[in-house]
Amino acid sequence: MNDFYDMVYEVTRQIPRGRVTNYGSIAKYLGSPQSSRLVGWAMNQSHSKKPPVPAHRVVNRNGELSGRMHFASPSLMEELLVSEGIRVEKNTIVNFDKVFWDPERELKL
DNA sequence: CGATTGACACCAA
DNA sequence: ATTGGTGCCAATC
Repeated sequence: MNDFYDMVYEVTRQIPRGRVTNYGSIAKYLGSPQSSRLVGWAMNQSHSKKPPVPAHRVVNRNGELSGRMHFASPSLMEELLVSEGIRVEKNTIVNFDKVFWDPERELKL
């Protein structure tokens, strides 16, 4: 049923540790490249999902931790990312292109 | 049911 | 390079 949402959660869960992705890529991977906002909405509900979704591994296309304020603590997202080996500077992921994980390329469906 | 918002992305000025 | 406006889909008010 919740194809889109479920897929979003699934893809997000598949993100390897130390990697991140952006909403646009996920949306595109789902077949709706313009529905990047839906991914954000899905993430918004992610906290209510059974399997915890590592939403902290999902950032905007700019690599900014745009949704850090939606976490338990605003700094939690950064903490998690840093804890996974990702360098975060000013709420922005450093080496974003290096830690970037593209579902289209990695999952390949 | 209509209007607004939202963890975004892209194009134009 | 920065700022502003538009498009998309679903949910909430």
